[in-house]
Amino acid sequence: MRRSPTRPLILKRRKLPFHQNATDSQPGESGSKEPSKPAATQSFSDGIRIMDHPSMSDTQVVVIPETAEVQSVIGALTAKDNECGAQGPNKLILLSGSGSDNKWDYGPDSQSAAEGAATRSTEGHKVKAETTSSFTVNKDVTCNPLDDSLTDLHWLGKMSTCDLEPNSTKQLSSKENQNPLQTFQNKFILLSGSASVNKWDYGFIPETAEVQSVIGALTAKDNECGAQGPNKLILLSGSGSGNKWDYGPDSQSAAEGAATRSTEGHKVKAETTHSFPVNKDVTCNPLDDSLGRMSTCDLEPNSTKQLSSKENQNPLQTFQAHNTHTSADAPQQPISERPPYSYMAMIQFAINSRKNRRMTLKEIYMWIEDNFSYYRDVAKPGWKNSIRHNLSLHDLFIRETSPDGKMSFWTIRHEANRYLTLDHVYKHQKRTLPDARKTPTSSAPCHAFCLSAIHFLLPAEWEQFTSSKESPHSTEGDTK
Amino acid sequence: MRRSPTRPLILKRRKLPFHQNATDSQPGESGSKEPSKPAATQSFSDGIRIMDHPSMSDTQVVVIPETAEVQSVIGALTAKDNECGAQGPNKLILLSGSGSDNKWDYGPDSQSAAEGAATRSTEGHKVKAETTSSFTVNKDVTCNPLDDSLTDLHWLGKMSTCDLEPNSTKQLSSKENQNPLQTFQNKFILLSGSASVNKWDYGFIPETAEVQSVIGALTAKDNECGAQGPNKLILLSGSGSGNKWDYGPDSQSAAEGAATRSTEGHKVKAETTHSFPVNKDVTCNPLDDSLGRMSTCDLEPNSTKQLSSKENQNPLQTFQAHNTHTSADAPQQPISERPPYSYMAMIQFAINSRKNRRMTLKEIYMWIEDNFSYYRDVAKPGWKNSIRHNLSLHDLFIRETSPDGKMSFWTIRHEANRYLTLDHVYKHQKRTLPDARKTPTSSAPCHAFCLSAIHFLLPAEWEQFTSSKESPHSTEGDTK
DNA sequence: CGCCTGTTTATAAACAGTCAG
DNA sequence: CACTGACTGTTTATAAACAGG
Ligand SMILES: [Mg+2]
Ligand SMILES: [Mg+2]
Repeated sequence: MRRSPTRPLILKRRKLPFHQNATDSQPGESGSKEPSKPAATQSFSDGIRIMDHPSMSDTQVVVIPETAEVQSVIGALTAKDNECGAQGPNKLILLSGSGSDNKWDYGPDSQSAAEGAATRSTEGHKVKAETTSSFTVNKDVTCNPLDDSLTDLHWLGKMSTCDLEPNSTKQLSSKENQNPLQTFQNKFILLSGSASVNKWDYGFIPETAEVQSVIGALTAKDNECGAQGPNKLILLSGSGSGNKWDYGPDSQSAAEGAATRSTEGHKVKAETTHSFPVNKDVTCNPLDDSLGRMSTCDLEPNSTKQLSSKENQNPLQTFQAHNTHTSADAPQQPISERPPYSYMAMIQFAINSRKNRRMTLKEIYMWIEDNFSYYRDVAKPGWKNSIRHNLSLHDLFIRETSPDGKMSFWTIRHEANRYLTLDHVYKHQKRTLPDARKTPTSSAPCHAFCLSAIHFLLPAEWEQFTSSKESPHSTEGDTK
Repeated sequence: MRRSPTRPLILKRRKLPFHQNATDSQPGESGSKEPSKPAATQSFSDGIRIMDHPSMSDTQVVVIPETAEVQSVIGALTAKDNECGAQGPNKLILLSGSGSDNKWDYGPDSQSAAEGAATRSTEGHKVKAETTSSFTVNKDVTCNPLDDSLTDLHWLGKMSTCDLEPNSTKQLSSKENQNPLQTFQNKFILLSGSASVNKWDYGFIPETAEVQSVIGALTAKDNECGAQGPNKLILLSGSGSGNKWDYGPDSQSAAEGAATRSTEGHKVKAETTHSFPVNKDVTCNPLDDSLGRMSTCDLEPNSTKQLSSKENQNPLQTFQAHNTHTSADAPQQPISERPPYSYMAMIQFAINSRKNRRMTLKEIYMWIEDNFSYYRDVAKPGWKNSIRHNLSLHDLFIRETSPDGKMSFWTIRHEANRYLTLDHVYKHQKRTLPDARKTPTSSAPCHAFCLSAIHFLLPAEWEQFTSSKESPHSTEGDTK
């Protein structure tokens, strides 16, 4: 609550302020139109294809190969928008993957209840709710180069130091501590689309989003991003008309019958995710010198109560109450600062580091302590309580019992597993950091990777996206 | 955390200390046996029937009518146990309801992966995991009669005052505050069965439970309970091999394919719940005079921070820090003490009080404030945050949007709704409280009602169980 | 009895979107 | 019309109660 860098940086949500300029520049009745082409498939540049939905009327599917550039997507959507013009509503589903070999069929089962919604709007054709294409970009921060410590995980600590509120004893009144993050978060710029398009980073295009808005968002993002090294734009689909994400394509097949009273309440699988190159460009104020600052403002030196339940004492850590004049005196600690990952993400890192994708609780503890010294050295023992809480709470994590019934392992629901490991993150991080500065020239495509997307990439996409080579972190599946 | 009567009393879990005496008294190879009777249906007293499971081999279903007495259940199970004797494993599913008209079919879909488990045990026949029959009894506390204030909800406050830790400034080190509850909780005695039978109040008989244990638990409970007024024993089924409850029979139909590696991970619906009369008897130390004590130990009078986010101030309430010598000086407040219901339960009360079973957030707030003055007068504004949190968190609650898209309502997932209203609770409470004292003579059946069971009763059973008359609390479904 | 594992509830907070003033 | 703040909704973090082994 009042302690620690509450939420991992990477999961902070925010909006980009670019909405208007792009969204309004293409009012939708300007360019060339070849109005009637009701054939099965239209092809666009970069292999983008638009075809009729196999079962839903008034709906088409935009298949976007992984190699497509943002401009091509913009082009295809623009053309489609022009074609449809003002002929009333039409729905588009953005599909990702390598096109035809993406076998996650969004068949006629899970969205049969969502039709009636598009009738009420006449101001354009809609992007179907199921394809909440949030596009997330990992900006290459132009902080003074993080020198040599890139080969291990120290950058994690350094990167996540921006929300430690160097100003002294917390008066964070739930409003004051948002701006200070702004600049640092460029490290993980989260493009959410135009004002009406999206919700936030994970990606969510509501049912009412217009194609123009999507086009505008993509255009703005493309312009905004320069040519600074590789970047990758990830279009994510997620929860449909609801605003919640569900991890994995199931758990809704039994919900049809209840849809009579409303079109709400059915969740849509993350079947339409997409990632493709885009330009980028950031100028984050350099990380200056206050990096060594620890996140120790939560140790409440000597309170009146000292509850004893064993998971409530801090490990070492007695250097907490000398603040009120800190903020730059940087007592370079062994950098073990809180990593920017949620517990859920870390548990996935841990479990997926094993070949057999299962781990005991104790092993999860150990993996996390081994890979993030923060939890070994700094964190209060309550973090283990939180790990257990997360394991229980999220249906993503399933407990299995060994055949002899003696041991129990934690696994990840197979349909929901994106096989994320720390190496993926790390690899992309290394790939992103080393090179150039700025010069927003908007030309060469670049690739970014947004950690916020980790829960929502499909296995196939993960393979494509992370097919570089083997992961050195992947330890052996030794069952203790 | 360190504040408030943390968990509602009613949800406290504890075990009864009666295991051995009953469980050991029937070692399972004593009585008369008519070993072979493989016919389709066996009938026992009180209409209890035992029949073969339609699809699962080596499995039988015990159908228990609502009117059955515990003794009859014990008799049937004992006979069954004797019949099967030492012939190795056999599985019993306890089914509740009025027998045939309980249409919640536990068909061959959801438990197909649970067979292999019973093979490893040879020490008797098993009670199938799906029928976690927890039996819960609401003891009629023999506190000095609660005089005249029974006609409204004041008893709620009075009953729930036992965990307010009258001893001064909290040194509850996660161990100290369990015993003081013991006596008060007799108000909601939660019989969980023998040591090996159960898990806790909600009811959970693990797959490894033996029939003898169930018999023992029932026998002990029957003996323990005297003839004190109406009581009702509720057999609940719940989560199968997992230990989690899921609200409503669905959301697992897609989990079959993953069962190859283990038999875990599938949840079993609460299809087999049962309630039937049982004897009872309690002698709770009278509620004496310290009832007026408020639960205000959490107000932290004047801390260093006063975070401003609007939901963080207390309403009135300045009478908190005069403790350290309280515990009996009872400054009779307007009794608005924290009701013993979880947020989830209260939200269900609220929503189900409407005919159309839907409410806006604001209406939920209002309903709760109207029915529990604690939340209007005492609770910190953060309770509204908690309400929202619960609405979002639990899949039980579904948000719907009105046809015009202007308003959004919260509803309860139909398959999961047990249609609980505060009247049900209240009615049963009134029925339980008024009459006699003790005299544990163990004769006449009585009826108890366990509030812990509220999430796990099926609609049909709720109707039977609560079919007395209309509920005065059921306000009109005026959509604001 | 104390530790470890697991489930559930409570509470605070961050932050997004919407809407009314 | 832009800004602001209240309200609504989703998600994460943390502490705790309590059960069983
Ligand atoms: Mg889980
Ligand atoms: Mg919900």
